[in-house]
Amino acid sequence: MLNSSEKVNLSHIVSDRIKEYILEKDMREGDKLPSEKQLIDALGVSRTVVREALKSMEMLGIVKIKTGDGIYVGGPSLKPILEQVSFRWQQDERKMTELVKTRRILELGAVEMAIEHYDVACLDQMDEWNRRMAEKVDRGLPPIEEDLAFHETLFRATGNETYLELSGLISDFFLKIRTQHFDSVESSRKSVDEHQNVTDAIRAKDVARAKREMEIHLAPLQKFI
Amino acid sequence: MLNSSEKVNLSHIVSDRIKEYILEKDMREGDKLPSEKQLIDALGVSRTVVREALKSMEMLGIVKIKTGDGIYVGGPSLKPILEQVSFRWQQDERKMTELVKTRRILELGAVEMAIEHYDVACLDQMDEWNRRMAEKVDRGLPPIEEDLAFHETLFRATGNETYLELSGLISDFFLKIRTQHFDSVESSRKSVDEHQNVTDAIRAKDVARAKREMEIHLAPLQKFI
DNA sequence: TTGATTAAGTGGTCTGACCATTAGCGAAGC
DNA sequence: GCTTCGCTAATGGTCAGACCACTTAATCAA
Repeated sequence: MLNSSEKVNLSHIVSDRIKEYILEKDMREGDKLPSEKQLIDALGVSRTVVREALKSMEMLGIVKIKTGDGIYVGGPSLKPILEQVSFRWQQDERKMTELVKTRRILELGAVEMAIEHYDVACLDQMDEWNRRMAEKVDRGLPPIEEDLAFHETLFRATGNETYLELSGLISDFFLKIRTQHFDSVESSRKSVDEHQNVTDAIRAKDVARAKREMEIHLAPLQKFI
Repeated sequence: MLNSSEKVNLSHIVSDRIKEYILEKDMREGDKLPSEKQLIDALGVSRTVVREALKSMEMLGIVKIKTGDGIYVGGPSLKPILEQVSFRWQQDERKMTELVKTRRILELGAVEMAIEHYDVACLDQMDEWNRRMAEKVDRGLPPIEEDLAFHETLFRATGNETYLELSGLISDFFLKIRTQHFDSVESSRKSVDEHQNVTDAIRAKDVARAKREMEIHLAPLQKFI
């Protein structure tokens, strides 16, 4: 029945068995799985097979392997998948337009969700990053890391881990553009002010205004390409 | 501290090297990669390491291993990965909530971009899928594939390949949920009508109305969890 | 009590062997 | 000439055992 048609690797079978095990035991992130040795004995296969299955699951983020310690259940994460998506984006300048538009949607969505979730700590941190950004601008330096951190914190302010992962991936691609964007002190100062406007609007829980401010902030990026 | 060597195992390094190789050679789906033996000699590591790297990449769909034949570059489809990873998301309430909210943002953004891009062919195709959906509902069947296709076509209508990939990823996850959502004929019919309203609004280039209709369409999903 | 040492357990890597499957090719048959 | 069969070499699949590196915790010494 099951064993007749599908020609499957033992690794796949073992991988499925381990996944079933996680579900059956209702294990959560950080819970410890049986050791390699125990899995070998329990499943009756060679170490090779067990290891290949575990390595695969590790790449997918399903489990986390700690040398000399053991095997633990991983958290629910989009990261492994997203890494595969971006795997083919390498140095593809043509995709920039698409990425800019995608980022716009995500940033505007983040503003909306941030107001809904309203995490004061994150908002304070956004202010902090913006303060450091202004500081760096005053010293005539390009505030790349601070700008990145500001936006990442905004995504974190949504309280949505999945959204954070998704958006973070897109944002990272704009590192190169940022370098050129912050070439002049004026545009850098403008960015700082725009950030302030966005956070103010979020604090006021004014969705429409916050989105408008974010649109203004992102407008130069649209033209850039 | 950033560069403080992340202790990486050889499998990961080898995996990255192979990915680089694929990018450098600009290999496409179906192209043949060097055999295990060749990779072992070229990279100077043991067969164990190479195999673990390849097995992982196979699970991720990056490569396709054919016994007795060789190793081939895999396709860009993310579905196999999603199936591997998402098995635990369904029982993670928080993750579900995050996914639903993320999807809402993406669908609303898609509506906006679709109006901006305005691809008549795609709009016609959306109508076609909706027609088939209505047909299936009349026969008392759950129109899962048609619903999925409708939304995928909407994402395609944005003319944004990147957006299509990201959104499709999130959307696909709701397949199983759809099964339960279409349990009653009434809710299915309602979905068909809502689809129609969305496409009508897009055709009229009425962004506000189109978003409103999409909100209505997605509302039941929010409550579902 | 505290600190260093040690031992046991665990994952990381390597080696060599053998089995199973496949593609390619040449020989046999039509 | 063409097809078909069967062989062979190449390749991936699985196994066993060994040794190394790292972590943890028990042990011992100050």
